[in-house]
Amino acid sequence: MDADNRKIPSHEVTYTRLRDMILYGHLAPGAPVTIQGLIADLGAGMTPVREAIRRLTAEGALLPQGNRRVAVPELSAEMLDQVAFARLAIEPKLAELAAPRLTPGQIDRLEAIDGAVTRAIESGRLTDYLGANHAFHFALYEAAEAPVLLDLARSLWLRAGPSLRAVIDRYGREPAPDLHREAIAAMRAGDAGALANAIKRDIQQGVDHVRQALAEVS
Amino acid sequence: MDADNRKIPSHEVTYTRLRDMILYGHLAPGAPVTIQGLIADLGAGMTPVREAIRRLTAEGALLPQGNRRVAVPELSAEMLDQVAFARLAIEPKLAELAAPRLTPGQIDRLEAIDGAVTRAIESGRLTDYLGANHAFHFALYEAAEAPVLLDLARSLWLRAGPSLRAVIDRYGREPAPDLHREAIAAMRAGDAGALANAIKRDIQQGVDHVRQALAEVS
DNA sequence: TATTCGATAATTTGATCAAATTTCTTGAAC
DNA sequence: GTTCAAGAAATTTGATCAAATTATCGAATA
Repeated sequence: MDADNRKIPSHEVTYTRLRDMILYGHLAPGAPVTIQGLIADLGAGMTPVREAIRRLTAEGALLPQGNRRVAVPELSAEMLDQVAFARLAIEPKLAELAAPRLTPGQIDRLEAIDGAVTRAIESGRLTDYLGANHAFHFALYEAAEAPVLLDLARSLWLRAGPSLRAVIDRYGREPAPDLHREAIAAMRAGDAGALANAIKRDIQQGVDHVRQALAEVS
Repeated sequence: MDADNRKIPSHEVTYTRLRDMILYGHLAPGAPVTIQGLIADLGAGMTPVREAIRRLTAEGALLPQGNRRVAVPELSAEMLDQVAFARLAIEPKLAELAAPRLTPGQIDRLEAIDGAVTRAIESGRLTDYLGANHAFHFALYEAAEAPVLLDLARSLWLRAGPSLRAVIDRYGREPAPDLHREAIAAMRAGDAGALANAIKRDIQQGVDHVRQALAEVS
């Protein structure tokens, strides 16, 4: 632990921890996020916590409340539609750009990650599933070497994060996401169009699930 | 001045000031942005400056340099293409969403802003032009009531900001942007498709200009 | 219902510590 | 004797923390 602290700055660690809590739906929508609370919970100082909150607020993962507090946003159906629209515009493009740059080794790695996705689903470990699914998509997107689009995708996943909680609470597991396998087949074939299409349908499928779960809650 | 400070927090003021400097190309690409420098230049405290830098870094307007400093990013042609792609995906959609919500009063206001754009072009006041053009687009986009897409658009304009400097240095003025008038006509006609198309071509035109200017510099 | 007071949390400042860059010095090689 | 390079000192800048200030919220009271 101490060895880590010497390399990675405290505000970075704090940011990552808070981000992952949001990204994997560990924080309930509407829950207040206070500086003092995080100082107590994460054992960090005030400045690192402030900066983590500011960064995540700028990325849309936290919402300022007028009175100078921030909270986890409750995604409305309209906002979810906006996230879906943007994801469908950006992420298939990232997949398309990544296609010609993928080495066989990278494809093997992606297949291994997808194996972890499948195993997490079969054993019903939801948090593992969310982590592995995230890893699969971003390992692919990073290969696109398109930092601007990659940042946008990250921001959009963060915005969708809190809503995943509804999915977790409702459904025990997702249905068969064969679309990852389809994507991998397209990678091996070097078919950028087919890869983009598989990713597009994968996103659509995920969004539909969240939309259903949110509709049932209300 | 004091009256303002009682209402708007200092870190917000600092953020806005630094953001506008980037947004209107007042900071040269590659220029280092230091905390100490901003404390001296803006007369703000350390914490507000830190937070402004963090926020803008998270929004992609500033780039971390590995060694714990940040600088104004130098946009490569590839990055510019990514910004253009995302803008063309997001902003016409915002225009389309805004169309049915625009009141006659709002359209009058947009026309007035466009008048300021035209006057700024005719008198050759580049900074005024950039400000008015920004105001025109975002007055329209805000009417869409789509906060997620609006945030994305804001981030994309910030990323394009430093490159505007190249345009400012090269060209004295932009060519006739009749496309704003075309957009206003579409608003009055209530034609969402035509409005989205006009905005799309307006963006395309602006991006082409920046692309040309950057090509000439290198 | 409106108001005041106390508690709690956010904001801001200033000080201190740590890291990185720059400058200066020193020593060796030519 | 000059030049170059390696290393050390000094300066600059970023990171973190603790204290003082200010705003907001909630409860008690009129």
